[in-house]
Amino acid sequence: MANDEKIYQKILKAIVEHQLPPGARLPEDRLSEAFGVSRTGIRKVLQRLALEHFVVIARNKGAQVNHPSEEEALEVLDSRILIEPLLIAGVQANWSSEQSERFKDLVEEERDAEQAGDMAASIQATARFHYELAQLAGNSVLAAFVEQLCYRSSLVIAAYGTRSSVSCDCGDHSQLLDLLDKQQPQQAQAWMKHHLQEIKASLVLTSQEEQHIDFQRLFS
Amino acid sequence: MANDEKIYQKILKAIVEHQLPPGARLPEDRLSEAFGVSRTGIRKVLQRLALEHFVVIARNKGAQVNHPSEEEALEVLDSRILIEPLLIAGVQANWSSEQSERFKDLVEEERDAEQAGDMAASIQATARFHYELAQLAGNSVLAAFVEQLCYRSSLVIAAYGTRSSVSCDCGDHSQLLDLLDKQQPQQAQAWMKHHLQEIKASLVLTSQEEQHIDFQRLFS
DNA sequence: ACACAAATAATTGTATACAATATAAGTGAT
DNA sequence: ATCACTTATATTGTATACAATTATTTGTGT
Repeated sequence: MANDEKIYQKILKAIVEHQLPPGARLPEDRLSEAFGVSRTGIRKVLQRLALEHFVVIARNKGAQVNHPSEEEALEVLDSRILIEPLLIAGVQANWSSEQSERFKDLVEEERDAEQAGDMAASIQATARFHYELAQLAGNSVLAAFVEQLCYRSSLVIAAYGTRSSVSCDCGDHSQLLDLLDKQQPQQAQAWMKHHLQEIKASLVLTSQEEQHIDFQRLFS
Repeated sequence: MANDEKIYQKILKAIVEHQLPPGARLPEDRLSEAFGVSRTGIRKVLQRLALEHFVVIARNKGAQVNHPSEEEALEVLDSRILIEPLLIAGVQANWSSEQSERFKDLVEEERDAEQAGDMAASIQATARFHYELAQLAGNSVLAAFVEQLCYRSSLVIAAYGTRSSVSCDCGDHSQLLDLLDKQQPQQAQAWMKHHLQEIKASLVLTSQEEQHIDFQRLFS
């Protein structure tokens, strides 16, 4: 893999896994010395992350991890609610016992990570489940979009999520696998929609950080 | 607008309007002297265009306008067929007489461009119709994706399109406006799906350029 | 101690220089 | 004339230097 790509992956990973929280600054020279390359390579990576909405770059002020607005947060989840259930039909068409095994392994990974309390691994595994499922639908253009939406969701959860957002207690991904095994695409589709709506509902959109705090009222 | 952004827009416009055909090389030197900036700024723009699949960059070989594979071509259209009809519900909800007027103007532009034989303007107007409609649905994340898909469609048509692809003779966009005016979202949705399927069907996917020519067979 | 102004430091924007790589041209042998 | 091989040219990859801008600190006066 190209060097740029590795740096990109590492920074993205740090953002998605909530190591770099929304709002964190990303100065070019710190990153360049951390990765042992010149600012040129870092800038390239930051530009890309900005296009994909993981960081925001303000002119002459540099990059920081994006803190999605409430509007953006809802739109990302709504997009997934619209698209991912639609892909289930294609997934069911390509479903096989090998796929079933593959995804059971992924669910296992999720469980292990959650039990070990490894939130980073848990986030990664959960996102992977969704976008690898999307890939199965057979349209790589849509799958790439869903992959981005999954990662953006991780950022949204970093900003507005609760514990139940990351490891949603609305039930397990294995329920979906059961429905696919039983060849019930309608119910699988409904499950996916419900699942994503639960995640959306778990967001707390009245973030204290963003809204202005009126100390006058607070201490009067 | 930032200078980078202007350069980006100009190159993208040239690609989308078929001034720069698929496969055309984009050497950094030529572009930098053409736009009067250093290669640094050009590289930034090319990287972005590559991420958005309008150009492909091969290491140490530089950038050229993407020549979408048949697979990519179909997937782009299929994505639109899946998503754009779904957005009609939201469009109908936000539909008003002002919107109706606005889009009638756009259709007028399309007609003028086509009558004048100005293919570039025709392509732009047609794409604008689709993605401004998508914006009306109220989800800017999805709208941005649809916008990209519209532009990618222009590139697909440059590679595989016929005359009927660009100014599709399957009827006018004004038919859709009528259905929205009459508050018939179901039929509007069906119309949109059919419309996009017609465009997909107009593609000619057996391009002589791509497929390997067997001279042995040809001249034996 | 506070507000305001000036100077300094830190950071990004852009251009350029040099190295690495790929393409093209040239040379000579068969 | 064609092929292999070498040399030259063109193009991209990466680092660095300097300019422009912003942020922070320092100093001064009230």
